[in-house]
Amino acid sequence: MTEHPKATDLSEALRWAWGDIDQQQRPGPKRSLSLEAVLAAGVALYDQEGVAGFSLARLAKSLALTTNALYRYVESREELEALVRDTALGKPELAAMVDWQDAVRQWARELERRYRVHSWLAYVPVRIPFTPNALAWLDALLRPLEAAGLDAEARLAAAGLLDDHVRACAVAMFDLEGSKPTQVPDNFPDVLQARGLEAVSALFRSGMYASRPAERQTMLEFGVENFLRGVSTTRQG
Amino acid sequence: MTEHPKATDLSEALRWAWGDIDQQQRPGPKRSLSLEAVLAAGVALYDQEGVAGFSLARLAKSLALTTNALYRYVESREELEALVRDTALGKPELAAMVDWQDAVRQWARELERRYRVHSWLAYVPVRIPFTPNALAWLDALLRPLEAAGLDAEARLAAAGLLDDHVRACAVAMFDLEGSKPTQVPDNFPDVLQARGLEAVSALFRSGMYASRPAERQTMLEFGVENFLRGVSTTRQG
DNA sequence: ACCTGAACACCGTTCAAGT
DNA sequence: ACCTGAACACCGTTCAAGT
Repeated sequence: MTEHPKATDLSEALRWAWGDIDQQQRPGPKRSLSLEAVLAAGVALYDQEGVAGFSLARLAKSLALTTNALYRYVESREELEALVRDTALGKPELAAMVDWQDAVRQWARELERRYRVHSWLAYVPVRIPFTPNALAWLDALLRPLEAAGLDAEARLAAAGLLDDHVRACAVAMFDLEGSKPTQVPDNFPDVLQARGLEAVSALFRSGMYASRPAERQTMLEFGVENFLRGVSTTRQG
Repeated sequence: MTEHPKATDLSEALRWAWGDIDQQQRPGPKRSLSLEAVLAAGVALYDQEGVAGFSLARLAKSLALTTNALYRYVESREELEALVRDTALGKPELAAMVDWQDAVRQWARELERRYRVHSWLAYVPVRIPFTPNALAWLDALLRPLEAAGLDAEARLAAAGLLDDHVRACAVAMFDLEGSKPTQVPDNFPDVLQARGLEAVSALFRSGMYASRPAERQTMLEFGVENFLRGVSTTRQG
């Protein structure tokens, strides 16, 4: 007669993430650190070093541990990264909305804000989510989509679509901020045009590939509003 | 009076990719391999080993070279990967369409087909494209979007949206195919429900997270059709 | 200017101690 | 059962030869 069903088949770290483990009453000698502290340090390291600068060795060093000691807290780098990611993402904190369209707008805007706080989050390869906060975000999106009248299949597709779009907009924004202009030769538009790529040539010529992070906001908005328009339109086929 | 403007500021490998270099007339001793052969071997290695199994060492071995010899062909692993990716992507081969909506549908379907041929392609982190084939795909999408009457800003946003969606659908498809059922405990829906995540709980319970690759097709279709509906609807605000 | 061999500064992971 | 130290099998990259 436990109040919560426990996820017994998961690793210890994942069970902790789901709130199934009381860290106080673990057998054996006390850990020098809590799993929470390890994950917080992981977030901090990612924040400092970006996605390329993260490693178990550096994380261990920042915690005054040896690298292999991390394996007392976590089963693999992969598991640790999933939990660090989930920690950085955090719980969704969304106001209740009467209009499902506003709920979707808020969801997208708020998620994008998280990406701005931890930009490396947008760069880690997408996986199907199995961690608590990631699933809480998915849950928070599925609800308004249900209210919109989408069936289960469509809800899942739409959630994927929106989630990807927010991340992709974040990546585009960061990429454009960080790209040195030297990455592309001055005459690149000419090169493109001579090879028949008129549309991208015009794009480069317009400077839209240059860094204008403020206007990226319109990119996110375009996708969300276009999505909402599409759903609102009653289907014919 | 050259027929093509050359992209002079790019590395040698990139200039080759843009067709600016005649491999025959290079100074110095002859290479034992062509850059083309190196890239083809790179694609083959990715096809065999997936995104995690690729390394310069293995690539070199498959070419009967030492690892460091690769640096005669390419400036870094990053550059090599960009070119291998571009090679696997290939030129878009799309039939001319009178209807811009059909052109977009064809573009998405054909791109998804490429991902199915080289599934690892969907997993490499997204970057702003600068290579010939990647930009040719972008060009092929921008044209129908222009015909749809979207302005430059909206075209770029829409192109990003569609490109991301195709990739995300491919990833979801592959992930669901490959996920062992043991990754999630049997009582996971109960665990989710007990924590208030009713919507995702229902999702897991419905088995929609289980592998049904055939139905993934509907996910891609949902996004594309919803996009088209959204664009077709004249805006009010 | 190609390719090799050796070296460098890293990786993630495992295993046998010590406490 | 925690943590260390040592080792393993890898990484990408650089540099000094040899041809």
